[in-house]
Amino acid sequence: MTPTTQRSGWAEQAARALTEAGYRRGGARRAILELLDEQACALSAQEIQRALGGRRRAVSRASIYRVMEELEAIGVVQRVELGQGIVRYEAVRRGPGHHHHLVCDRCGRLEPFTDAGLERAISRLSDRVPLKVSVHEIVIHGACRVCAR
Amino acid sequence: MTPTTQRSGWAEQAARALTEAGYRRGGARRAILELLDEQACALSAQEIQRALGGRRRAVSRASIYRVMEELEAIGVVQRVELGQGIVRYEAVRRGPGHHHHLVCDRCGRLEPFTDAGLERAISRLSDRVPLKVSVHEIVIHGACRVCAR
DNA sequence: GTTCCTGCAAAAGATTTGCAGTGAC
DNA sequence: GTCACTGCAAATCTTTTGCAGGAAC
Repeated sequence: MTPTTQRSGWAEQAARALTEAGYRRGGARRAILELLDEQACALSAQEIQRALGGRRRAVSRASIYRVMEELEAIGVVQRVELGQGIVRYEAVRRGPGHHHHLVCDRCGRLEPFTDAGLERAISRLSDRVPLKVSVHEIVIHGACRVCAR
Repeated sequence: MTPTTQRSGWAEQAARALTEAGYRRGGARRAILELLDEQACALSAQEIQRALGGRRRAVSRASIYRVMEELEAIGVVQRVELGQGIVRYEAVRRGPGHHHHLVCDRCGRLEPFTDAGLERAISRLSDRVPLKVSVHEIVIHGACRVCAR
């Protein structure tokens, strides 16, 4: 039900993809890739900045947005918007690690989930849709156990 | 595949829900409800303002945001975020009219779709999730026929 | 050495809030 | 007549952009 943190070779794959796309390997990019690789769920730009400032090389907000844009363009990162008007980012993974989101609309709590039935339905649907599909995003809104009381 | 515009009693239901929740029936609220009832798909605050200014009573941006917040709180409107960092709003409908979204990430084109298999999977999942579910949102990203060429 | 990458500060948007006038009941 | 609703303008917050110095190749 709940996916675990992945420390696969995602960061390495992503770095390779960047190189192939003609990008250089700056410090900000490396720090961001490493951070994202450790996350089990999506982070906002603000959260990324805080996390980087605390634990390793600080990175400016502008660079975060620029790098995320590049990473999204080459398809290794996905933007997700979960209802608070804030954009979040997460590593695109296939198989394990791939997940969707439960959001508590009262307290803002965020939780990842996976569901094989849903993925099958999406996969079937993707073939019949007038779109060359890249990624999909499923968000379930509600009240979490604490807030529903 | 593509849902049609609904001109059900949604606006009336929503107006009743507002009254029950203790709200009065101002001009801005009425205009917004009528507009939303006619839409087949989600609108941004900006689009709502333009549409209202052209065809009927003009409504200020601030009022649009305030009204949408109320409508969302009583559960008749849903915020949807489709990847351009812009919040959109649409009427919550059950059965016909209920739909999800295809987004072309290149040109921004937005198209609604429905899928029974997906709804069944979501419905089964909703019972097993640690959340009192209110609404769900599915977004499929990709390149539309025109852009994919 | 050249070209790309970053940070800083300013700009551009979207959304929210304070306040005063208007309208619903 | 009272209290809620609305518009306007200002404030806040997120994201983008311009520019100059520093880093990768």
